[in-house]
Amino acid sequence: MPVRRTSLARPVLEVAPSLLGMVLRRTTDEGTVAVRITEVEAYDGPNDPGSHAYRGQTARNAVMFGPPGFLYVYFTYGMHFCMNISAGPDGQPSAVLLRAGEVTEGLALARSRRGATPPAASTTVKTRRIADRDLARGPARLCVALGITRDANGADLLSRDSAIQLLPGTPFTGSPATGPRVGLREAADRPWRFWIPGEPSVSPYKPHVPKRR
DNA sequence: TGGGCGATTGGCT
DNA sequence: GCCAATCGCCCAC
Repeated sequence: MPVRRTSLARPVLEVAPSLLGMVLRRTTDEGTVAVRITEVEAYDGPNDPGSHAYRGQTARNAVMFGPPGFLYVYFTYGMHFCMNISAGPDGQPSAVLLRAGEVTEGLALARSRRGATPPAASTTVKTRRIADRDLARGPARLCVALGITRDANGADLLSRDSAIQLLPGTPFTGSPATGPRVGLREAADRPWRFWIPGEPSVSPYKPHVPKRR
């Protein structure tokens, strides 16, 4: 039974925890990597000062305003990509940030992608040894493990033809842990982060740090 | 039109 | 724990 678009058209605070335990699977020439989602955050456009959609629609955040089940990929800090799944009914700009997962398929490929020299260390050529739990631990790492870049923005996760698909996986039936979202300046008090308790792949919490000068 | 800053990460002290 | 890397977005000029 595939994931149904109507199940993603509900309010984002319901959709976000329901994604825990689901699987994201991407196949390319290089091979296949699949990740079981262990940590997410909800972003509720018009009511949420922490959301990219808070100040209205732009070219970047357009996918958030469309129908649910599509990939919203954005570029940040000049070097990282993060991925969201659009949620809520068409026209309502909400999305779920995928913050972490457990690699369940394509471990070698994920390891190879993550072991490549990161942009921030481009002056040194190094092969990094990375623990399995860290392969997709954090939103930008998750994108690297799956090979997601801006090209994937707007991809339909529920289409059979899509290179990247959202699959039911093994549903998480327990109670998700909740807490404030990571690294936000605005609306830092809203407990809209959800994760599977005890999962080693869940990223550590970090509060927003104002920039020094 | 320019500049401050971000849903981050990895390396180094 | 501290900090640099690096660039596109967006809003105040």
